[in-house]
Amino acid sequence: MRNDSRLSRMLHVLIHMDRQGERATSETIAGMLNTNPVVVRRTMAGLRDQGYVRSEKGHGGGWTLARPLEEITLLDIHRALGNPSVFAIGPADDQPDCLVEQAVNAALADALREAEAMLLARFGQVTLADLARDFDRRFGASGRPPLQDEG
Amino acid sequence: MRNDSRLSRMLHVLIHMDRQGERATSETIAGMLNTNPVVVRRTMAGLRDQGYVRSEKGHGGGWTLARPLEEITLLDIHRALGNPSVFAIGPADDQPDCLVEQAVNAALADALREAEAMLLARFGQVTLADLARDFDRRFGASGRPPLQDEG
DNA sequence: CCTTCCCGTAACTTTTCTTGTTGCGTATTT
DNA sequence: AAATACGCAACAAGAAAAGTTACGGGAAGG
Ligand code: FES
Ligand code: FES
Repeated sequence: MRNDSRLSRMLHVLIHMDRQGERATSETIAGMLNTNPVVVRRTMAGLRDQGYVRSEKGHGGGWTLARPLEEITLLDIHRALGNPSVFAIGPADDQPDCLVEQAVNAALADALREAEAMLLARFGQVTLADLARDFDRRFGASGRPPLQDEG
Repeated sequence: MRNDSRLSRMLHVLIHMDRQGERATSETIAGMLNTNPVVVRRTMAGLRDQGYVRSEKGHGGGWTLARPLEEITLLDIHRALGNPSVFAIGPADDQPDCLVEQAVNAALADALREAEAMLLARFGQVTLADLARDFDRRFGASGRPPLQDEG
């Protein structure tokens, strides 16, 4: 089963946008993600609708952050992407007649619900600023000093 | 992204096998799961290799439980199915050069690892016998008395 | 024996979902 | 007016899972 990498990709993009400061076009971003501008617009649409980024049309247009990274959590982005299913495993039938299957579904659903709650709670506690700081740390450790934040 | 329902299906089958006691052919099981005998064999192969079920060839052959439900946990079956990925979300690139992406991956991996550990721990605590008991409870609540276990 | 039943496995087809692509409309800047 | 970008719809391509077909054993029964 294949992974949905949209969350990972959007986080990546947003942090780059913050660090670069400038306007990013869908094409630039697509180049960064090795994908297509239309795919970028499609994915970013959710973030725009939720007010995390703004898009501007026309010459000189592109994407900009609408809020500081400090105010955006991983959970926010997850939600903005439409709350996609977190799990790769699930029931064969959501409303089975078979009572055995119902018992199986109930047990799995319980466990999955609990794990999802924990995961999303954690997502809610991590801001993109946290990730940006971790990037700075890695950047420093890699030899050269960070671009910004050299407080 | 589509769900992998193999775990759910296998649990379903195993409990039915226990409750019915008789040998079940791949064709019977396939009928139960609305699928194909070859798919059943394919999926059950893992369980057989791990010693949870036995298969017998030839006339009168089929599948039988190799161990009592009490000794099989959800985690056992999950593992027997090859430890499939639990999550539908994941990184775009496992070994990215970009340090931002590395930071993103690290954060996500941490959270996912934790959630997976919790989920699998829970899977490890639930036996198929627990599910069978829940089935009995539901069966009782549905009107008629349970087939067995009316202790 | 030899027929029937049943699993084991490989190869192939179908289905389904995601992603990628093209095309055109519209807004904005120069 | 020309150039640049997003918005969106429609379609194509790709990949992964499931389903199917086919054939090769092995075991039981007559
Ligand atoms: S499938 Fe027939 S009862 Fe569970
Ligand atoms: S994509 Fe993150 S550095 Fe180029």
